[in-house]
Amino acid sequence: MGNKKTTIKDIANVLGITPSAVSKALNNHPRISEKTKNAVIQVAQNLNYQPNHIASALRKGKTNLVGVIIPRASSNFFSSIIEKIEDILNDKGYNVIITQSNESYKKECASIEALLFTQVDGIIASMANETVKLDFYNKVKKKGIPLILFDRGENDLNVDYVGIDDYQSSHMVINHLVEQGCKRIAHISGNSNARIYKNRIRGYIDALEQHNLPFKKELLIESNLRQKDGRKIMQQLLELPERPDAVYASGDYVALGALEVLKQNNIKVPEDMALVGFSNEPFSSIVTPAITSIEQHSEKIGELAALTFLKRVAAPNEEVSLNKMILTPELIVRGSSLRVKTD
Amino acid sequence: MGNKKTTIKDIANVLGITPSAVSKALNNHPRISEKTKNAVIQVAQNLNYQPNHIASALRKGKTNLVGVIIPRASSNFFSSIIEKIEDILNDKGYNVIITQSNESYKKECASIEALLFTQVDGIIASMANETVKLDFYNKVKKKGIPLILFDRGENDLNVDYVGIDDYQSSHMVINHLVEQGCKRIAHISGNSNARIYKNRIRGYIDALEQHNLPFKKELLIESNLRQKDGRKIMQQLLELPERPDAVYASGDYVALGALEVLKQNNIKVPEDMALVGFSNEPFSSIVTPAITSIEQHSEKIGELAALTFLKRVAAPNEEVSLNKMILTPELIVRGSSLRVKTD
DNA sequence: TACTTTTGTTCCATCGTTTGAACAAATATA
DNA sequence: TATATTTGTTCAAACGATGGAACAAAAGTA
Repeated sequence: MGNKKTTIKDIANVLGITPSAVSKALNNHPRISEKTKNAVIQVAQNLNYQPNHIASALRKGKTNLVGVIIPRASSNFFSSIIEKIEDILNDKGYNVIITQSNESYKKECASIEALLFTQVDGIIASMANETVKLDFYNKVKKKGIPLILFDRGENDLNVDYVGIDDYQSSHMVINHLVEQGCKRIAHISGNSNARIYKNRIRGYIDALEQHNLPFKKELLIESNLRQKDGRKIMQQLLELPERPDAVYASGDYVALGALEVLKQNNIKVPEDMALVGFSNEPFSSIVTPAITSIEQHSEKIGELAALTFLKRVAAPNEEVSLNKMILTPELIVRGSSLRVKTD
Repeated sequence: MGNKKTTIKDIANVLGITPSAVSKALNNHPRISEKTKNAVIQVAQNLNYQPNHIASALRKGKTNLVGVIIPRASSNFFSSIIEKIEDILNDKGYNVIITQSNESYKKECASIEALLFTQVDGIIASMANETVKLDFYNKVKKKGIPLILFDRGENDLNVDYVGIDDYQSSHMVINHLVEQGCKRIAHISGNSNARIYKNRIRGYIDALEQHNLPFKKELLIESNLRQKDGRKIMQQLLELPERPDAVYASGDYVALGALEVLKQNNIKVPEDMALVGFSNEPFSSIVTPAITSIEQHSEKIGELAALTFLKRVAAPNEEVSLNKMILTPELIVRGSSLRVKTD
C-alpha cells in the first residue's frame, strides 16, 4: 500500500479541483457549493484523510493546545481539577498538556519553557510551593497568551485567578475547633510566601483573636506539607512544654503524618488532640479516625479556570477587567475533630 | 516595540547571510564555520530568538511530543510512573502529554484520537479496565509511531510491553497466606478480559493447587477494583456458608473497601481474615491494620517504558524483536496478613 | 442588450524551518 | 600546473494548509 499520508492535495486530485477549494470545503466556507462540499467530504472519508494539524497550526498561528501546570498529579484535588478542565476544553477542540512541577521551582520553570516551546495557546497553572520569583510567569504574560492561575496564585502577577477563600477557611476551622472545646490550636502551614497560606495564617490568627484565644508563635509552623513533614512537626509539637489540644493542618497529607505520630504515641484523637486537614482528599475519610477537612470544590475550580481561558481566547484584547474568582469552601466534619457528640 | 516574533530570517538579515545558513548554524551543521555559528548564536540571543517549533515540526514531520495514557492520575502507581517517564523524556528534548482514560473505553479512544491529532511522536499507554476492543490501538500501530504499553497490555496487540510478572505475584501472595495458615483463600480480581488479571487468576489457581488447596468458584470474584466494589464483595463473602479465611485482592483500593466492611463487622484482621492488596499505594501502610501489598516498582516500569520509546524512535525499522519486559514484583508484608509473629 | 451582483472556483503567496543539490573558493594531491 | 577534494555557503524546493485577491460564469437588474 502507498503508505503516504493523504493530504488535501490528494483529495483535490481525485476530484479535479484545487487544494484551496478542498480546504475551503472542509472548513465549510460559504462560497463553496454544497455539491463540492459533499464530494470533498466523501472522498476525504474514502481516502481516510487526517488533517495535518501542524500545518494548520503553522499557518494559523494557533495550536489548539493548552498547557496545565500542577504541583502533583497524585493529589486528588489537582487531578479532579484537571479532569474538569480537560472535559470542557476537549469539547471546544483544545487538547490539554499536563505537566507536574513536583513543587519544585526549577521543574516549574522547565515546564513553562516546554509549554511555550510547544506553542500552547494558553496556560492554566497552580504554582509550586517553592515558587517565589515570578519571572517565568511574566514571560508567559509577555508572550501575550492567556495565563490563568488557580489555587496557588499571586496577586502581583495580575492575572485571572480561581481559588477558594482561604481566609474564611481558617475561620471555619477555628470556629469549629473552638466549638469542640479546643483552646490551644496549632497551625501547620505551607510556605508563608504563597498567598493562599498567608491568607490561611491571617485567618487563623484573626479567628483566634475573635475567640479571645492567645496567638502563640510556637504553635504556628511552616512546612512543605508532605506526610513526612507532618510526622516531624507533630513530634515537635508533642515535645512542647504546653502541648496544643488541636492541630489545624493546611493539607491532608501533612495531617495524615501528624495522625500517625499521634497514634504511635497513644494520644487519643480527638479527645486529647483534635485534628483538621485541608483539601478533603479521599483518604481523609478512610483512615481511623477519619480526618475533618476542607472541601475546595475542585470541579468548580477546574470549570471556572477552563471557562476563563475560553473567554480570554475569544476576546484577547479586553485588557482591563481581571477575573478573580473566589469560591466558598466547605468544612467536612469527621471523627478527628468531633468531640462533642450531638445526637 | 516591533512586536513581531524574531525568525531565522531576521537573524540572516542582520548578518547578511541566508536563512538557510542560519538554520544550519543553529543546528550545528558540520559544514558551517565556527565563526558563522558563533555570530548566529550571538545575534539570536540579542534578538531574543525563539525557534518556531511548529514550523520545524511541519518540515521534519516530528513534534517531539509523546502522549501518555493512564487510567487514573490519582493512583500513586501511575503518577509515579509518569514522573519517571517525564524525567527521562524531557531530558531527551521530548515533552509529555498526559491524558487520563478514567478507566473508560470511550474516553480512552478520545484520548488516542486527540494524541494522534496532535501528531505525537509516540504513545505510551496503560489500558483502561473496560477496554476489550483494540481497534484504536491498532490505529496507532498503523500510523507507524511507536506504541509502548505498560501494566495493562494485551498480547494480541503485539507491541512493546513493560509490566510485572502477574502470575508470579499471585504465587507470592498465596505462598505467604498459606504460610500464615490460611486455607480458604478468596481472590477479588479485576476484569478477567485484561491480561494482567487473567494471569493473576491463573497464578492464584495454580498456587492453590500446588498447596493442595481446592479451588472454589465462589471464592473468585471479578470486579472493577474500586473501593466501593471492595465493600460490596466483602459483604457477599461474609454471607457465604463457608467464609474464606483470607482475601487476596487485585488492588489496594478494593482491599481497602473490604477492610472497612471487616472492621464494621468486628472481624479480626488478620486473625479471622487475612487481607492482601496489590500496588502498594501509600495509604496501604497507614490504615489500621496496614495492608500487605505487592510493590510493582513503578519507577522502574516508567524508566523502561521511556527507554523503550527512545529505542524505537532511534531505530524505527527494526521490526522484529518486540520487547516484553517483565519485572519481578515484591511482596510487602504488613499487619493485615501477618498472623505468625516471628521474633 | 448592457451592466451590476452573486456564486464558485482558481491562483498564489504565506506560515518558519529544513535539507539536498549546486556552486564557488580554498586547500590538498599528483 | 592541472586535477581532485574539502569547506562554506547559497539556492530552491519542500512540509500541508490557508485565505485574500482575482477571475470567469451565472444570475439579477435596468
